[in-house]
Amino acid sequence: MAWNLDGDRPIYIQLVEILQSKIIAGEYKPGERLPSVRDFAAEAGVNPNTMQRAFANLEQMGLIVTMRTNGRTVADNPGIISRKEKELADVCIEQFFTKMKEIGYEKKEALALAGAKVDGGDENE
Amino acid sequence: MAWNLDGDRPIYIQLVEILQSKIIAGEYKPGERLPSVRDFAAEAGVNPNTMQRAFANLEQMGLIVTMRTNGRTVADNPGIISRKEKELADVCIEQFFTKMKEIGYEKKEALALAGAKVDGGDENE
DNA sequence: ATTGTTGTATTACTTATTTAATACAATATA
DNA sequence: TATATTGTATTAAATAAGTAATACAACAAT
Repeated sequence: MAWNLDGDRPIYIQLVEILQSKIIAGEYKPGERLPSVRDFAAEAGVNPNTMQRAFANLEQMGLIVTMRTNGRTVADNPGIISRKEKELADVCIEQFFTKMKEIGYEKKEALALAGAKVDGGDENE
Repeated sequence: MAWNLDGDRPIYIQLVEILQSKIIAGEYKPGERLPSVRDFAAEAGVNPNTMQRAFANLEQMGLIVTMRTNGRTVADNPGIISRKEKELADVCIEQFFTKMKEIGYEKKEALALAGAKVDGGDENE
């Protein structure tokens, strides 16, 4: 696994992003047990506490579940994953509109501008 | 002027946002001279260095121009303002697509989701 | 030339964030 | 029951970020 961590941003944030992507992408399936904090930390070359912090974030998101002394699993309800996916997207969209509004564009204009980037480029990206 | 600063985020960031909005909105016209760092700082109730930092950001964006010992003006080319506006929007849009892709949505899907938020709500916001 | 006003640089202080070391607690498992 | 493995809590150290105090430099205005 490529733990491609850069020094620009907090490690635990990067870990959250990486793990989140893997879970959403299905690399770790719903219900599947995850390696232990220590193992994962060793593999990624980070302090166990840092990995723990990342896991805590993912758990708070509802993507993974903790079984006290028996490790963690990906949330076993497939629905929760896609629900989380939508939720994250929602936040993302709201932030987009908020920022665009600050710059001076209303939602419709923001959409139009974003749309122009798709029509002009490769349509399936 | 309402310098509505909250304690949640860095002051200089908030100053940048406020000033940026005012410039883009035309409250400060292209070419118009701005109050001095010290005056602005006093008015906003912040340290001059903090205001200076905000100005430095705006200058780096190209929105304002410095005349060493003679104060600052809004960039006097009206085009540069709207160009900057578009540039900021561009960055915003790219970030949006990037984040949505991380979550698992391609551009088209991202657009569709964002669009749903407009059609469903008030169309002119 | 002198003075006042401008932006700027330097430095230090404070605060928040991030990371790490270590010890603890619970339980599966042998 | 003993042990190893799990997640967790506590604490401290290190680092980074933000703010402020102060001194400096350049030039316009008088």
